[in-house]
Amino acid sequence: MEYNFSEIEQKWQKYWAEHHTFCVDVDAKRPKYYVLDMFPYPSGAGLHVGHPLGYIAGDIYTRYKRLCGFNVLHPMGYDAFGLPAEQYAIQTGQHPAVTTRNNIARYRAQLDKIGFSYDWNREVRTCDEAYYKWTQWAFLMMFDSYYCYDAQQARPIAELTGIFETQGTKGIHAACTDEKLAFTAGEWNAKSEKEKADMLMNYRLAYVGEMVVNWCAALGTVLANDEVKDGLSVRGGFPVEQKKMKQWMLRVSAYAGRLLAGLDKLEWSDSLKEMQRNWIGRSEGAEIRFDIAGGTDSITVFTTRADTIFGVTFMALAPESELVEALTTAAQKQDVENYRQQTKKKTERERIADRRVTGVFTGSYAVNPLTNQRIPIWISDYVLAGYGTGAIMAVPAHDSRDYAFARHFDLPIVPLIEGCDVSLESFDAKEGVMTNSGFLNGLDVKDAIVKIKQHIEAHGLGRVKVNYRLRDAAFSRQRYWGEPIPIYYNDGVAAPIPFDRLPLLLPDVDKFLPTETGEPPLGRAKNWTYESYPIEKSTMPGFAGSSAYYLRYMDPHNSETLVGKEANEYWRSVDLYIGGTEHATGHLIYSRFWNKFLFDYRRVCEDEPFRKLVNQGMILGRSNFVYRIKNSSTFVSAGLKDCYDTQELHVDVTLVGNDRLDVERFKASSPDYARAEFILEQGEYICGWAAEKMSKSYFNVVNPDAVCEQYGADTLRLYEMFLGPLEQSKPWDMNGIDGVHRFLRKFWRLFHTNDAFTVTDEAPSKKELKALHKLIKKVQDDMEAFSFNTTVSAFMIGVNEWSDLKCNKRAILEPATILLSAYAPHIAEELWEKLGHSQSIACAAFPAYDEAHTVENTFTYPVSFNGKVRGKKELDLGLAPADIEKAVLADEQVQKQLAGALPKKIIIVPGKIINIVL
RNA sequence: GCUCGGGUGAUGGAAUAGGUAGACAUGCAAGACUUAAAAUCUUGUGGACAGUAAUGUCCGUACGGGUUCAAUUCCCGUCCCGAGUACCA
Repeated sequence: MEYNFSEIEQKWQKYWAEHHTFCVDVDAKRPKYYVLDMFPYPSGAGLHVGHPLGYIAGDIYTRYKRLCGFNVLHPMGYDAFGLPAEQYAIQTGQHPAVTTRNNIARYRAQLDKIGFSYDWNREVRTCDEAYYKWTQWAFLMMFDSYYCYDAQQARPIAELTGIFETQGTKGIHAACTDEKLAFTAGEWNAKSEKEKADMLMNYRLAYVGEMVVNWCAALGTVLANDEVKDGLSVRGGFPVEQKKMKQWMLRVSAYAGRLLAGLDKLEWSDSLKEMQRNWIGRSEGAEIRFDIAGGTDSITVFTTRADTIFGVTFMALAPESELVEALTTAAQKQDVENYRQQTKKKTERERIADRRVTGVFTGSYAVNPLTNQRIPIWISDYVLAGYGTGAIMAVPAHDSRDYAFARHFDLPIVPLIEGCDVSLESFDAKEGVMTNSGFLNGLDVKDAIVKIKQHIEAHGLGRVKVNYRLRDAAFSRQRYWGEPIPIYYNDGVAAPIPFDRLPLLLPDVDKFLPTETGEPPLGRAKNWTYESYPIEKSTMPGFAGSSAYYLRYMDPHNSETLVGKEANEYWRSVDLYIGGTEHATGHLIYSRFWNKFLFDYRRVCEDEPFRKLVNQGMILGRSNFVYRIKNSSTFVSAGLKDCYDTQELHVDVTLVGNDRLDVERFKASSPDYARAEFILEQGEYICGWAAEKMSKSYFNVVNPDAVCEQYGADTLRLYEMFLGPLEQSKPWDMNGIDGVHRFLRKFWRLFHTNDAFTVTDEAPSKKELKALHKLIKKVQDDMEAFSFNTTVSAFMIGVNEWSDLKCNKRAILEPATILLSAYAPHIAEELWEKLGHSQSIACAAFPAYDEAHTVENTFTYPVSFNGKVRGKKELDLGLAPADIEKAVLADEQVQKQLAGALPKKIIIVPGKIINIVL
């Protein structure tokens, strides 16, 4: 009986589906475990072998946990709203809903072939109305909330209006767009409804704000910071410019402190946590007010180096700063206006590329609050409007950017640290002893920072402040294929569509393009109104739908709420989340924010959504090359290519096996190659190779379906794990897959003699048991450490051993099959059935590890001299060190090495080594 | 620039509370079975030197130092590769 993987795999995939083997329910009697894969965006290209890497690891861990007695939630779904489907729709006219449905069907077929143990009853699609109802619901909750810094949580906005009516803004510590906003109860009560609504927008967690945002003209939409990289849109790579626009925003920045603090409790990789920390970007400093010379205005700056205030030689404002107009003198007006126009025109990419120092003097002066010195106020685009206060105090001696500016415009540079040399560059380090600094002189920098902060607060010159780099997220997209924003406008005032009218369905449109008047595509919808009021025309961004999907999986069919209390309190949060690092500053920030918001209202019972997170590395394509002699149709094998003047060409990897080119198929693959000739090495054409991103244009895409067909899903699963550590990026290389496949066949053969299934009930030998228990321990330890690749090696060692011993004993093979079932479930199910079990192996229990079968009473000690091993000595493990020493010194070999000399010292580490120091 | 990872045979990679470096697999070479192929199995495989041989000696985990009886592992410095971030005051 041969190992017929395709028959076996089809049989068991069908069985699992028919028996709902992996469907789970709340079960208070069993401990729960929640394993989640980052759900895919169903693109038109389908899955390649890189995609399932993390899914396979997650599935193995799921199956392992299940064997250990856990009730494991392991769902899958689709992040189905998004740009590519819409771009495709624009080109072809086909509705994105249709393409998305087709793509999902293809993904599902591909996933099913790999034998994942998902509970498909819980599938979610973000574009389903029953799902996006809850995305809209959460948005409206945010619209109806503000963030209270005293309570450190979101609160209903009604609470805030109540306070305004009795005490105005006095005593309120709330996250607000405009921090200077202040009014009395009287002023509030005198406002019109519209004015009140405008005022509240400054506090809402989902709000409309006029902000400098990333505008991508080519995509016709605004993008969030994480959707832009190097000044280009992540999707499509189009240029992005900074533009002040009215947009829906989420006040993510209000949660910056909690998002940062929460990281400490999470079991995430250090690098990922570090990425989030950098992105949140906490910095401690002070806000200091500088009065304008001869005026009533003032400039507030943020600085982390308040200690350098005696060295301020100029001020700089962002060109977009609102203060600029008031501070520009008549004489400078033209220059300033030109400069502002000039910076406005630059795209983000140009701004990054152009590092020249630019700026212009406003004509005004500020007064240094400590020295009363007059200092000129400049504007420059190296000051960012969006960070801090959009204004800085410049200390050229101790900040490299200020230094460059001062040098360029010939402004004074005053050093403040004893003995520092600022003739060529600034001294940025926070160390040394202060000088030229009034009452700070003689203090160490660290102490000076503390002292000056006290001084500033005591004299009312400003305040101590913590600043975050994390910005609010732009939440509207001028696109079609997304969740409609459930807001209507009554005389220009934004109002929520009532909860009981959700979901607000995505309407049909005749075209997926902006309207002639430049409105978003929803402007084309007929009757896009609520009770005859116009509805918001932009839709939500991609991250909206993915921010709470892990909660919906807990209770996917609940029509009353996002997730029911019972389900949420049982499943709580994701215990293991597996996905790529590319979501570090996007999805993983937004869903933590979203979850914390829901937690504030006790809609969920956990503050953090993902307890442990593992990043799988990217699988790169392994491209193959052929070398054509220039201006000919002769191809040279890789080893000889340097002897000729050749041109390197990508060759389709499906025509290559083990880097050997199938010459005949190569010739048949294209008319261009039909008459190709070859210069071979030892009768073969060897191809060159390189690791590159998997892409159609490199002919290096490997489809998992093809691998399943040739080797089977079990081999694919094992091989993807065997390739290397999960977290590491690595090229997909088929060269080693035969070894893994061979292992499975070897395992199969353990159960068969002469083509017949023969397993005996004979008692196992000591050796056989030892191999088994070593394997049990190894699998257990590796699973907890997420070391999947070494587990596969351990299986191979075990099977090799039993194979050598011709072991076909039930007492060994049955537990071994259970161990393997997490990795290669199909073959395990088949053998399990043959062993006489009627239930799926998924219901079996993880074999118990018994140390008694692996311990030895003797140990072979390596004997080393000065650390260099020169021999071995087998000794009783129970021996006392003194006896070991005696036995070692009596050894003939050791005597020979010593040659009569006396050892200085003998070091004995029980169970490890004996070292003799000469 | 800053932050975080990482450099081990021909290749993917094992081994770190410091203790026989190179597990496992691929590739390669030789052999067995076979009319032949596939499949399967066995053996060898870091480098240098010595020896007919069994074997032995030395070197070897990017490079240079250090700590230690003992370093791939810990510390300091240098180089290289990867990821993230970038006028964040």
